[in-house]
Amino acid sequence: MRYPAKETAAKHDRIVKEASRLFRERGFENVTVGEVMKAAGLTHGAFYAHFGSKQELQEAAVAYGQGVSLSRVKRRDTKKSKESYADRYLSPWHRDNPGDGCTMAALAQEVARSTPEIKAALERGLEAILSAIGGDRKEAIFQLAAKVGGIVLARAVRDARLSNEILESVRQKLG
Amino acid sequence: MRYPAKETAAKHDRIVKEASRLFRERGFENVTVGEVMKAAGLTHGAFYAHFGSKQELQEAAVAYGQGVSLSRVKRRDTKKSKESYADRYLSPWHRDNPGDGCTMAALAQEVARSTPEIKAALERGLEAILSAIGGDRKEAIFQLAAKVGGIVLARAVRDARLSNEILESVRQKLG
DNA sequence: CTTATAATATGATGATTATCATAGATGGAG
DNA sequence: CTCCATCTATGATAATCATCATATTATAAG
Repeated sequence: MRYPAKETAAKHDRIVKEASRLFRERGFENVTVGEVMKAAGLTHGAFYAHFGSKQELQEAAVAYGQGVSLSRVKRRDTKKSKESYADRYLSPWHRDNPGDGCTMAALAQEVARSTPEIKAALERGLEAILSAIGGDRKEAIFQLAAKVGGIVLARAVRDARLSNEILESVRQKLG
Repeated sequence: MRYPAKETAAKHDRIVKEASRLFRERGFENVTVGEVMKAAGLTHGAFYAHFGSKQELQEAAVAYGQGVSLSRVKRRDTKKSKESYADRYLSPWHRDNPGDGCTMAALAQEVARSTPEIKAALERGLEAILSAIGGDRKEAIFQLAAKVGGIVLARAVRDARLSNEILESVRQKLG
């Protein structure tokens, strides 16, 4: 490496971070390489000095997003708030801010149609999250599925009242 | 109407049906108008005699898909098989055949980023399905969320063993 | 300082695709 | 049988975008 003024690595991270946010907000297909680079403060041409393709970026973005989720799961008990982790996950705030939310809840369906590498990135994060949750593994999987399904459905309906009802129902039955 | 030799309406339905299947298999963005028309046995130019835009087609396709799901829910008890509805929903077959499966499990995340009309189409279907299920509404919502989340996650991971484990866990905890 | 090399910017390229324009075909109405 | 509104097919159009080519810049190493 000839250039790495430490800035380079930071730029790489910024690209991944912005990509992760934009992808969660609008999906892989609706975000262009140029937009990601602009969000990272660079021009589109510089992209290929960092990644071989948009797919590689998607992979890195999913891995990054899953890492964020993992750290949130790990922190779930230290939080002082009386709100449980499930309450926060199934909150209107999470529903309305996918860009700062769970990667699986935002991108799992697109990941399902993506390359094995991208699915593997999601999977590694999922396994790590399940480990962090601990306890009965089947129960952890079940609760995660219910939470993801709850947010996904709450985001996909038009009526705010119904959307809230979905969040509340899942919260209540899980709690 | 000058033309409607009954064939026209049938063609319209075929377009919607094929679009619904293709969208569920590959997502809105990864299916072209031309592909849908070819699947319906027509050329791309004829499309705009049937729909004003691709978005209108998406709306019709979601509505159609939700209708199919509704009829399956209604039929869930008449089925002779010892397999429960949840078992069928959370089966490897459903996971591996999104084109013939639940529209919400295949497209909800894309719908979430779509127009209010498309979200409304999904919502109407969801309400109808909840009515058809009957019983405690909150419980019905919860179980649906868990099922949708289960399929979505099972489709988004790379490892077949983990994918099966997800299906099985949700099935077991729901049953 | 100088130089080799990694990063960046600017500007193609080429493919894809929704949508439109035009013209031809079809069959119900009279 | 004839007519014309409706469908359909073929062929633009125009925009969007991932990726590449080239030239320029910055810095780590000597």
